[in-house]
Amino acid sequence: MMQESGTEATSNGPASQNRAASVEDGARNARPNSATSVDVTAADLIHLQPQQALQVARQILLQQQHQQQQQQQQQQQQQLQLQQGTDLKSPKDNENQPSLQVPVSVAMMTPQVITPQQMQQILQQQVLSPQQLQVLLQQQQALMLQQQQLQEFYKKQQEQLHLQLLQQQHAGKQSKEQQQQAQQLAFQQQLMQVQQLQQQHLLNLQRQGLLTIQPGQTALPLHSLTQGINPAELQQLWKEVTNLKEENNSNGRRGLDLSSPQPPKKPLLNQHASTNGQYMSHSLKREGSTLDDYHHSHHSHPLYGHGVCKWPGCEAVFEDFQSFLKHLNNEHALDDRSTAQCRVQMQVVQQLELQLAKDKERLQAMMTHLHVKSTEPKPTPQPLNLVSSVTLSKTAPPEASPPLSLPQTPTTPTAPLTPLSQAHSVITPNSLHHSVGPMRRRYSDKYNMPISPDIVQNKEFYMNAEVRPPFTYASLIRQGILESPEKQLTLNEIYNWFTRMFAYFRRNAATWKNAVRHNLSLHKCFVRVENVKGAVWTVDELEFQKRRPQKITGPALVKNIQTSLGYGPALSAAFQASMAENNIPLYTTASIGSPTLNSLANAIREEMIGAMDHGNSNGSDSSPGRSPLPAMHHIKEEPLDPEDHEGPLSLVTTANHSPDFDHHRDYDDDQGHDDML
DNA sequence: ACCGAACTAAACATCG
DNA sequence: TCGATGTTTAGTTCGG
Repeated sequence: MMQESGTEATSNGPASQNRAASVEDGARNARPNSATSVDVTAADLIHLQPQQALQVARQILLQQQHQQQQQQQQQQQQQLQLQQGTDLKSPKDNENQPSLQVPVSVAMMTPQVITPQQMQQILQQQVLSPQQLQVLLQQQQALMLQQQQLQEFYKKQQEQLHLQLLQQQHAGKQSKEQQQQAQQLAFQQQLMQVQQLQQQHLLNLQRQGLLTIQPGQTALPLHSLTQGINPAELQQLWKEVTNLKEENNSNGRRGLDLSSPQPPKKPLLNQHASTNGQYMSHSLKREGSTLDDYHHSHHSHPLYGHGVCKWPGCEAVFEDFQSFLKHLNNEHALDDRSTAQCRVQMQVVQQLELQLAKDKERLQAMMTHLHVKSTEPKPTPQPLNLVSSVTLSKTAPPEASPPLSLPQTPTTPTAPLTPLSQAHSVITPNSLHHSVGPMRRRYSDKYNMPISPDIVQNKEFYMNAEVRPPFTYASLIRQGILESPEKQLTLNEIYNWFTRMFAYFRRNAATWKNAVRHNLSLHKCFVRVENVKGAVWTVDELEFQKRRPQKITGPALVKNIQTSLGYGPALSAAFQASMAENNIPLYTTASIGSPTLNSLANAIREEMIGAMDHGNSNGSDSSPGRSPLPAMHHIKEEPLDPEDHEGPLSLVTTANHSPDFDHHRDYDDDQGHDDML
């Protein structure tokens, strides 16, 4: 009777309202609470898009560079001043330092702004594929290094400045005011320059669509820089600054930090490039002599999208690919500037990667701490994007994983995947563990994405972690049925599948089993087929797809697609691929309206529509009666595992997917009789 | 605020 | 009679 005897579920007895309550509390870890917390987190995480994080990182990098540049100039000016007039620094001059330092220090700090939450968001936004994550990691490291270097440099600068000031002080005091003014002017110039450069870069970023302007962040530094300078001064200074800037630009390295100690890791990057095709590879393309080849072979160049040159800061428009190539070779030839830009790009990514790694670690630690026994962090990360049906295959006999996401196109909305799921799917299994907490029941059901991939990929996670799967019952049931060799299961088998696949369902049997039955009866997509041995349940895919028809209108669709990214890895992968093809860098905030995205959406839409039509054709939506099922004689004998013996397995089975799936049966046992009601 | 979808609970029916 | 299986209804929650 009660498999769950062990657990609190025991309370199943003759259900009574009380029972329900108790079950909820005990068994489910106060689901409401946990669920809530999780939700919040997930929701929060969503705010920042990966792209945004990248943007931020990029911005930061630029700031660092500017900073460096500024520092260099500062040094120069200091020297100049020293040379020009022995007079200079008066005690009060020191006061200026702070003002100068402020911006600098601010800039220095910025890097940390990205961290935890944003990175987590990135993590959660399953948009990132393993490869991408790798790339990010590497780049993050590079960025970190650079940051350190900058800091050192900054320190040195400060020291020097200090020394100079001290010397000057001793040198003698003269017209303090004049000195002050001179000093101020000098500093202001520097500030202006920095500011201008920042603005310029920001503009560039904006042009590229890389930056969505985050008032808070950009505005702040800029603002602080401008403070204290009156318009008149600005005007005048501007010119000077401009000149300076140009000089710098001509020098190339100045702003771009070619001297960066971190030589580009071509090998690594190339690796990625090879792995991930075009994504991220653009930064290298330049350096590779194979550029042209690349172009020709793949007409879609990462640096060329929708008639626009995607080179950072460049927005040239071209009619055809050839002209673009020319432009690329001419304007973005292998020179210091281009190289520097490449490095910048790489560093940005590396920085992000580093950050990502850190946060991942943290997350893992957190998860480990919270889940401990049950979910041991599995050291072996799996490529989620692969949609490894392999995993599942173990469970399900031959056919194993059903047509993963394929059939069920996103169009149909039934399977709600919560944000959490997103996280899971995209991130490595490890990370999955992290996302603990019972998910909200149906977060975004709307976008009924194929859950299969998610389930498959995170199978282990769900199997071991008592986390409520972010899918609707209907989706889960469907999945279970589709996974079966004959695409049909008896109710009990469905139960077994649930308990086997999800640790979460090893509790509160009464509740979820009731829900399962309810769903089976309620949804037309589940067809009951009389079998010799009884009745089995099958899935009417068309009906399933029909559920919650979505409008395929442009924006909505796009939105869905975007959302879907988080959901089905398969789709996600496809989407990413599309992005790559369309040369849509992930970090380009895909504003729904953007042409690029739309084009992409169209691409995907076609696929989706295909499926949709499928469903629509059916057109018997309204038919109240259940589908015509009965007759099917597929009669599947139900060779299935009749095991129901009970066996209170510890939920905590650390064992990741042990090679033998049969073990899972243990769970089956439980359910076998469970306590339903 | 409203609506639809999903979830939960539970009553009730049927069958072996 | 009992438990499993199905069906149905009602209330709640949540997101659009």
